[in-house]
Amino acid sequence: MEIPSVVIERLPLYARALEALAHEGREVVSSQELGQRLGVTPAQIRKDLSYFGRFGKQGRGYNVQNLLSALRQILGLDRQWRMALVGVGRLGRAIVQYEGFAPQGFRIVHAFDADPRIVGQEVNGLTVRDVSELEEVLAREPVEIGIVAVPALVAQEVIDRLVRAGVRAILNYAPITARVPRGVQIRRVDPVLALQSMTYYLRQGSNAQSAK
Amino acid sequence: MEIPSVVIERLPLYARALEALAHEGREVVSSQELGQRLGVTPAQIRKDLSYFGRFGKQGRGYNVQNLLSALRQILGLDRQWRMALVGVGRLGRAIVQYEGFAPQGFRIVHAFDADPRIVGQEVNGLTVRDVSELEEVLAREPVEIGIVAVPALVAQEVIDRLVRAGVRAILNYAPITARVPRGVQIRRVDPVLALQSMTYYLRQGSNAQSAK
DNA sequence: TGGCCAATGTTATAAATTGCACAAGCATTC
DNA sequence: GAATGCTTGTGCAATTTATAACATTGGCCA
Repeated sequence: MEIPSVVIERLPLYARALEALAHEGREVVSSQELGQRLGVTPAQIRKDLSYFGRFGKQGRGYNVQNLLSALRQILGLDRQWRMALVGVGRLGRAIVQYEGFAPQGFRIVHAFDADPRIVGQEVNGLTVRDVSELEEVLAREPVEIGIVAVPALVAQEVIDRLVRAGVRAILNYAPITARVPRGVQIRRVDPVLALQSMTYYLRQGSNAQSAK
Repeated sequence: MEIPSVVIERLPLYARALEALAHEGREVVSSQELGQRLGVTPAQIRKDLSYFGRFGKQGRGYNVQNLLSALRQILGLDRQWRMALVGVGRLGRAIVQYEGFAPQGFRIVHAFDADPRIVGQEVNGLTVRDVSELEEVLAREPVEIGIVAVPALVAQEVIDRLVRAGVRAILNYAPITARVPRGVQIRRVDPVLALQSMTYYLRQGSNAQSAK
């Protein structure tokens, strides 16, 4: 069965909320309460989960730990993922130092840059390599995920190279809409786009609400 | 007329592609070509634009400059926007120094933190203030947009305060699903969620494609 | 042990979104 | 100045996504 990508994209949200609940020591949660926390209807949660099986108990709800484990397994979060960063400028450095990846099992194991002044530097225990070595290094020590933090003008090229080197998932921080072959995942991280869609609703006399 | 938020969220993409075209010296572009660049069907582009007026010429396409100006005005990008950052830790510092905001008219004018070791520091020409002064400062020098880069545990509280202080748009870097009143815009910037939805498709034997 | 309550899983319905297809219109060429 | 080719704007159909409703089932309590 083909599961809609909108559904897949909501699952990490559910997982995160369950983590919080587990932290609070909660054993059971209903779709009602989970939905309230996430701003999602209970029906949607039940529908989403039903794509993967039956995790709840009528009259009670979901066991927090059970459902969390199930979601982790579904999403592949029950393992470590290796990542290669390309572009170690200001943004790239911030990405390397971001504390949010490791606790979730995402580890940056390679860092590449084209600037000879940056190549060789040590960043957070990682030695920056020349981007010309990308293919070679990934052949020797493969990664599952690529992170792109290079200038817009070279981003597509870098993405192409990552894909040719076997990377099947890319997190793109560059402000472009990159094209990737079918079967390769790509996600954009772009605060400016987010801002630019919000300003629409802020315009004087906009009157727009979009509580959707 | 109520314009779907999915449409609004695509407009900045169009604007960005048009900027690139303008840079290349292109005068005219068809929905066909624009769509190709963005991985969107030409019909969708035409439909989206038709919510706002008639910008093209049959047989020719769209004048790049004209359409870009129109989109800028629709989105409110033809002015400056002031932003207040809350949370000047590692992530917050990276946000202050991010070079992508200013060229698009987004300027951080206040920075707040709760840590006395950080308060008073100068970051990129901005003096970090104590978060307790948030309301006071925003009353004197208002901003349109708030940026939240605080730990998850206090994020909702900070967001509530920003909203009460009159901020109607929030860019949230904290890993929570925050609730805001109707009429307040909020966008999440969360690389981990992006990663966690990609791993689903990477799982061994997943066979999933999602070219969608 | 039987009945009641609560929340699931699922089917049906509604809403939103996308894509198709084509008439209409502009520009260019002959 | 008519014909041709190309691309827009838009009504309609198809698809996707979300919501509602409800029969079903597990747990609990008397």
